[in-house]
Amino acid sequence: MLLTSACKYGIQATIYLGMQKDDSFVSIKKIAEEFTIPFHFLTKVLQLLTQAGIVESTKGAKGGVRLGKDPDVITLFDIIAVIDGEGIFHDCMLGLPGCGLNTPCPAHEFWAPIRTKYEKSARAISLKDLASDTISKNLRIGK
Amino acid sequence: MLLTSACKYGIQATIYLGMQKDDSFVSIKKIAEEFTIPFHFLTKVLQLLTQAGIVESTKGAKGGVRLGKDPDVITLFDIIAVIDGEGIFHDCMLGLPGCGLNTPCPAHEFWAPIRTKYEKSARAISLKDLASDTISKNLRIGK
DNA sequence: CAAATAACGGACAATTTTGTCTTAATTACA
DNA sequence: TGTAATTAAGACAAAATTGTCCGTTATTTG
Repeated sequence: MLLTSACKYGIQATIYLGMQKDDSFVSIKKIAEEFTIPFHFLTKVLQLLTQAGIVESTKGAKGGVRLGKDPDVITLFDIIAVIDGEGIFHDCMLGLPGCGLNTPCPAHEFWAPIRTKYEKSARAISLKDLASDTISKNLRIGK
Repeated sequence: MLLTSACKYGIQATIYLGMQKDDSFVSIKKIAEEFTIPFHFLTKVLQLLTQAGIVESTKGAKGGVRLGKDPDVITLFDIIAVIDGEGIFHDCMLGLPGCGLNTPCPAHEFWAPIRTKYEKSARAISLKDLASDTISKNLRIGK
């Protein structure tokens, strides 16, 4: 599996936040219901993103979460890196430590270009891209 | 994580088998020691590959495993598909069922080309490619 | 100020993956 | 023929991931 469930949930949630018209807070419960994500689990995922500054939150009535930065400057790479770590973008396919140009594993030539394409694309696509596409093309994020 | 540990072990082991000069059987214990893979765990991974015909095995003294087909016709795709399933090559990045050209998710445009490149490359590279590279370039598979 | 709302944080349970151990079945060979 | 070697198979344990529950803290509103 490329991404953990936690990471998939995080991406869904942040795209949804990027789609909001104003900057008011959305409750996590609302997001969880929208995409049928276990509420308390989503809470923990969003806490990670909050700690990283990608998401802002306030407690209490009318509280909730919203993006902590301009959706233009939040990339898919950022979200994945916070939740799953950067490993998927850098690690050896066979898990060998130190695998690289100097001491490659047998799969290095195969995997390195794909991994690089993946990282570059993920760094190039912003939440704004994803969110505006979702609105303009009426895409579904969940369900 | 792209591949499970089971799958990484399976790839290491089959490359090693592809590197053997003759077609005699290699004991699983030998392979496990070579790459520091938990023996009984590797046993189960190789059983999967044996059931799929990618590997052949015999019990008893002088028993062990060897490739069940010409290394030319075994691809990296085959090995990954047997152990981890084909999901990684086909599934939606966000895990949405039915995501595709008709009803794409927001990440589809991003992920589909990478996934396709990954699948095509994996189908194009054989165990012979990997094994002969490992020999000629003196690459390491493990440790 | 009180009550309702909602994120935070910790404990705990379920599930999946990974790893270990034991026994059975099969084969080679002395 | 019997002993050692080796895969097969199942039970079980450990660890990681996923999911649930509950009490605390903070905020809005009446």
